[in-house]
Amino acid sequence: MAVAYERIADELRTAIRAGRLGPGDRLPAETRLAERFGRSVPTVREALRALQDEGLLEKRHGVGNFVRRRRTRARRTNLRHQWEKDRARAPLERRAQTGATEHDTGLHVDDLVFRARYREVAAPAAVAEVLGVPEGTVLLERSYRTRCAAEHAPFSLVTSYLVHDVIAGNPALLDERNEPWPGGSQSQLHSVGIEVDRVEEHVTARPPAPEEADELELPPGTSVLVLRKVSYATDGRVVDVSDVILPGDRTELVFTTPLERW
Amino acid sequence: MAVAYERIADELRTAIRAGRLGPGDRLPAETRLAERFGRSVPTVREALRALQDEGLLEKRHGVGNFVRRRRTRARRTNLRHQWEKDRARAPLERRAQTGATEHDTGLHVDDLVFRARYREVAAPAAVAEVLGVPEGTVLLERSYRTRCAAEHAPFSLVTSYLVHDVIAGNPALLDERNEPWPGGSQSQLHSVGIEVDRVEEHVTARPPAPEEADELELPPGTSVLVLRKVSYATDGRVVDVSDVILPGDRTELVFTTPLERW
DNA sequence: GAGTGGTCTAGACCACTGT
DNA sequence: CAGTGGTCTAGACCACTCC
Repeated sequence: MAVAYERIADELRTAIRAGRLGPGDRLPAETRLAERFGRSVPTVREALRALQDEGLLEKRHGVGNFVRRRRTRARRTNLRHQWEKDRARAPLERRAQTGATEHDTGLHVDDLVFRARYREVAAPAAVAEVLGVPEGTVLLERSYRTRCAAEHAPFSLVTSYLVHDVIAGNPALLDERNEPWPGGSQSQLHSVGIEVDRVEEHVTARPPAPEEADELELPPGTSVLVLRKVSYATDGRVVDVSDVILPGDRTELVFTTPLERW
Repeated sequence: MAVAYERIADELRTAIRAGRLGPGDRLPAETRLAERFGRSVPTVREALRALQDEGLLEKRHGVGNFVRRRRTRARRTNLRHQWEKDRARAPLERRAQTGATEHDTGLHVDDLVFRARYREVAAPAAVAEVLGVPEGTVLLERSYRTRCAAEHAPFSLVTSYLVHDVIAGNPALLDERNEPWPGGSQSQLHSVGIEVDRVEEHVTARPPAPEEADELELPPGTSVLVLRKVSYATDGRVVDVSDVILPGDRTELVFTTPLERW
C-alpha cells in the first residue's frame, strides 16, 4: 500500500465496485487524476493499466478511460454433441438447415458467415499422441472461423485434426469447398462409417497471444478459454482432435452431467 | 510496428517461441537490453511487461527476468459427480476415506488441508434467481479452501449456496465444524432426503481480481477459470449453487459427454 | 482546433536477492 | 556489497477523436 499507483488503483477499484463509477462511465482525464492524487501522469497511467489488466477499465484513445461494460455472452453447451449426432443421419435437407453453432447461438444460417481452410500436415508429437498414431502420420488439418454476418470478429478459432487415411474413403471430405458440410463433423465421419461414441472436452484458460487477441478482437484485460475436444469412435479409437480458442469474456461453456437414479 | 516497445517485445517473443530462449532462461539485465536496443530502460520495461501479461515471462525482483515454465496441472473431471453420488449412501467409514478432490488429484486425505467457513446470508438477486427463491431468502453460504499440505496456495476458492430452510431438517448441516462432511455435498443433501439428478456447470474465464491472485498465489499473466456449478434435485428444484475460482494455468477441466448408440 | 490518451526520455532513488 | 528489478518524476511530442 506504500506504493502510489496501487493506492490510486485501489481507490478507483473501490469506486467501481461500489457503483460510484458505473459501467460505461468516463473517468476524469489522466492529467486531472494526476493533479487530484498529487502524482505524475505516468504514475496515474500505471494505476489505470492495472485496472485495465483486471478487465475493469477500457481505454479509448483520444476519448478517455471508461468503466468496462460486460459483453453479451454466447453459450456453448455439451448437449450440442448429442444434438449433432441425432442429425448426422437425417435427410440432407434437414441437415443443411442448421448446424451446432446455430443450435448454440440461436441464430439462423443466413446470419452466419463460415470459412474453412484445409491443409495436409505431418502429425506433431502432441496431437499424434492423443490420436494414437505415430508422429509424422499424415493428418488433415481443418481451420474454421464462424462469425455473425453483422459482426467482424469470429466466435472462435477452431483447428481440427483428422487422420488422413481414416477419412480418405470419401474424397469429398478432403476438399474444403464442401464446407460447411451439412450436419457437421459427425455427419462427415458417418460418411466413412464412423459412429462417435463419446466426446471429451478439456478446458483451460490463459491470456490471449497477440494474434488471438487480434483475430478475436479481444480488448486488453480479457482471457481466452482453451478447449480441446476429443471424439472417440464406438471402437474406442480417437477419430478427431479439435482445438478451440474462445473469448473468455463473451463465452459461457455449459456442461450438463446427468446422474443415475437411485 | 512503428512502436519501439512492440519491436522489442516481438523480437523477444520470437526468440522464446523459436526456443532460442528456453523455459527458465534468464534474460539480460534491463539496462543491458536498453543498450542493445538503443532505447531507454522504461521502454524496455514496457516490452517486458507485455510479455509478462501474455504469460511468457516471469519477473523476479532483484534477480532477473526469466522465461516462464509451464506449471503442473490439476484435473477436475465431471465424472466426479457420479462418483460422489455413488458414495453418498455408502457406509460412513467408506465415505470418510476419500472425497471428490482426492478422486481428482489422486492425493490422500492426509495430504490435504481443508477449511470451511459457514455464514447465513440474505440471497442476493443473482443467486436467488438461479435457486428459484425470492431475493433476500435466508441462505447458507459455505466457503471452502482445500490445499496440499505441502503447498501454501489452495487449489480453488469455492463458495456454495444452499437454501437454509431446505436443509434445516438436519441441524448438523448448519455447523461448519462438521466439515469436511464424509461423502461430500451429495451425502449432506441425502441426509435431508434430497437426491441430485443432474449437475450443470457453467464455465467462463477472466483475469483474476487482486484478492484472487493473492489467495491463489497467481503470478501476473495468468487467468482464472470461473465455474458455476448448479445441482438439480430429482424434482427439478435447484438445491445448490456453487461458484468456483480455479487457477487457469494449473487447472484442466475435463468433461465427458457420452452419446446414445445408433 | 481542443482535448484526450500513447509513447518516450534521462535520470533518480528504493527494495530485493544472492554472495 | 554489487547487481537486479521497482517506482517515480517532469516534461516532451505524437496520434487519435470529436466538434
